[in-house]
Amino acid sequence: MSANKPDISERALQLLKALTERYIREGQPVGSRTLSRESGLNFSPATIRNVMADLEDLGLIRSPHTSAGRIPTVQGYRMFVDTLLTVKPLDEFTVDRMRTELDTDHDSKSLVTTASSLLSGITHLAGIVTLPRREHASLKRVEFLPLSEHRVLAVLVISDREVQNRILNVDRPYTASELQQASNYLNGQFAGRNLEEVRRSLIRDMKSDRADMDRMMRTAVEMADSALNAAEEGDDFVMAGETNLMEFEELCNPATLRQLFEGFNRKRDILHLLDQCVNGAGMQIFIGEESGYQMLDECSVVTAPYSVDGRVVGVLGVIGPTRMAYERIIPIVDATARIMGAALNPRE
Amino acid sequence: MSANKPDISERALQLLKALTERYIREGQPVGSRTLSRESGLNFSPATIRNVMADLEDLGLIRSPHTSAGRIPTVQGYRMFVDTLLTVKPLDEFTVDRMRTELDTDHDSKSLVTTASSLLSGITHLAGIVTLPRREHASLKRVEFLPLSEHRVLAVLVISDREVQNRILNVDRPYTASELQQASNYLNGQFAGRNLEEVRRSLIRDMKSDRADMDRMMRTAVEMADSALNAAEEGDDFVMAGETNLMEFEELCNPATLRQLFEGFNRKRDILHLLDQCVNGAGMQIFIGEESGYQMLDECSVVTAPYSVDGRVVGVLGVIGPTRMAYERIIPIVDATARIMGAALNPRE
DNA sequence: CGCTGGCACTCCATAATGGCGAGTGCCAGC
DNA sequence: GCTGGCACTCGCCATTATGGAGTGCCAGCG
Repeated sequence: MSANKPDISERALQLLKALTERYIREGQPVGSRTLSRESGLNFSPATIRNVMADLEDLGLIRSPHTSAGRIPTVQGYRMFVDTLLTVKPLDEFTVDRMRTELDTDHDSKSLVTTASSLLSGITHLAGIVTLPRREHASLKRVEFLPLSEHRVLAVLVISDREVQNRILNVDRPYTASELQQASNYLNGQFAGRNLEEVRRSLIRDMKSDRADMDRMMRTAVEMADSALNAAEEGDDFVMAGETNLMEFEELCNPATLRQLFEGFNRKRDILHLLDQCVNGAGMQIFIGEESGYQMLDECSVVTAPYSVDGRVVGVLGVIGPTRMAYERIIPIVDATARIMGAALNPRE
Repeated sequence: MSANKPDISERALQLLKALTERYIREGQPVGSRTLSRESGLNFSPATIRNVMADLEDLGLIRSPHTSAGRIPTVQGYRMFVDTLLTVKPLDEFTVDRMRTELDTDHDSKSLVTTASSLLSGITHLAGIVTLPRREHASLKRVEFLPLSEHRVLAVLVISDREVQNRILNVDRPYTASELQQASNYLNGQFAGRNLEEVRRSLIRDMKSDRADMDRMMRTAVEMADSALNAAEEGDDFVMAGETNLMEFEELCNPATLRQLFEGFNRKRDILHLLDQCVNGAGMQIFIGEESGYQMLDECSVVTAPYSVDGRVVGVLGVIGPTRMAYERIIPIVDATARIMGAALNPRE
């Protein structure tokens, strides 16, 4: 909000940092005595108490009740994350492990699943990864196969690891050679161009009543259009390790758990949240209520977009309790996003 | 175990029935006074107490502690389900709803997903449906498309709603016409035969060193073999409505929930259990520990196989607390299995 | 002989109680 | 401006009391 940074002393920030770290580690409200021992600064508990009172006035920490220690508020975590955090560099071993797991021959669905499990496995939180957007992927080829009187199979070849099927309902039977002609025409026109471009061209073609379009071409265009528009596979993101969240005292009560898991199943809210991260610049962190979804009130979400050819195509991240080890989690999410992007890039 | 049916009086069975029904409805241990009011039989609480003592000796009911009412044991539920249960006929409205939802144009994966949601939606429990086995499905056609130097796409057409892709890694480039020849050969040989037969034939062909097999045929056979053997999609069953289980008092504690959900994610145990039901004759019910999996100690599982052409191809069912409304759940699972089978059968 | 009412007993649940222990706020003194 | 001291506040925990529900057993009745 306002630039209240000058109002707050260096010492107070040090204490906020120490307090937050301790609370993240132990999960118990932190008292002045503890902090006096652990802060590094050499002050008596009484002094610490004065500073803590200031921090409380600023809304950075609060006590769950009179005469318990203090815990960070959302604003406290925010300040901690934004200005006090010293991220741990990620050890090479883990990076290697991720790279090998993600770099082995995958279609994008299984890549996403693996990434999600990796994230949850390494962080012990819940991992989420959106499926990569396809609009900018290029279409290598289209093939049509007759299935039955009123059905045609469209095969969209996007890369040598990525193929999609669409079953089209058509109004009359088509012969194999008709379909062959259609796909030849389309491949000639569109092969190598990206899906979004193709879609736009198709719409243009369908609107224009060009004289030079024979019946076959028209058929081809219409088929391609319905093939491209056929709904993408339903799940827009993949989640793993939800059960990890049950390990945390603060989330582990029936009411919270239920709210959380029902939200996960609904998918809608999570999807909304993730969508916001596609556009945001780089890594994004939502702490507690910041996300704006009640189900995530006690959680933090750390996300990073991943890109192919410098273009953001998806988002991945983790969900955990607000009291998560940000300094460890952040580099993991960051690295995963980079490796994910690399794994999606065409080889050779 | 033993035929202790004769040892137990008609009256005792009536009481067991009334007690179980009441307990399923209310979730509280049932006392003699309540039962005397509700059993229908006109006996004083004292008499009821005597009978209850007998039932307890037989291991059919137990009291959670001295001076609480009684609740059914697993054996009690078993007897209830096997011999005392009066199933409620399913209302036509629900059946219609299921039929319309399942009968609309689906590939088998989405059919399974829908069935699972339906089950969980109607029962308010967790629904599970295995993917239908394919061995006996017939192969309509195979097509190969070159993708890149070392990759070939195999398209297996199983029906006009069911198509599968396999990406094959091959050791040398193949031309489109080579692949065309291969698929022509295979289609001539195998089209219309079922997958298991095809697989067996292929193995036979590969072993025999028949003189009349030219290089092309050999290639075709090898490709088809690897296409058929490529791992089926990972998930062998689809689950829905897990969160419904959080509604139940008796399951809704962190430890139990965690065990349960981790088990669901692991999939292995559930899969094992469901496999047993494929062979079992018709509907099967596992009550509490009967399933043999600790995670399900407090749950019951009601399953029914579903079939195509009189051949069992999958299993579906629900998981809920032991204290579930069997008389309502059983016909639902049963009906779903029948409708599922119908929906999978080829139309027209 | 089987059913019943009566009675003592057991045990859970709930609330009330009081003593820690941890931590605070404030103040006076250095 | 920092510190020690002190009174105070609360949550936590174990203890205790109370009420209610339900049982087991027994003696009596039809």
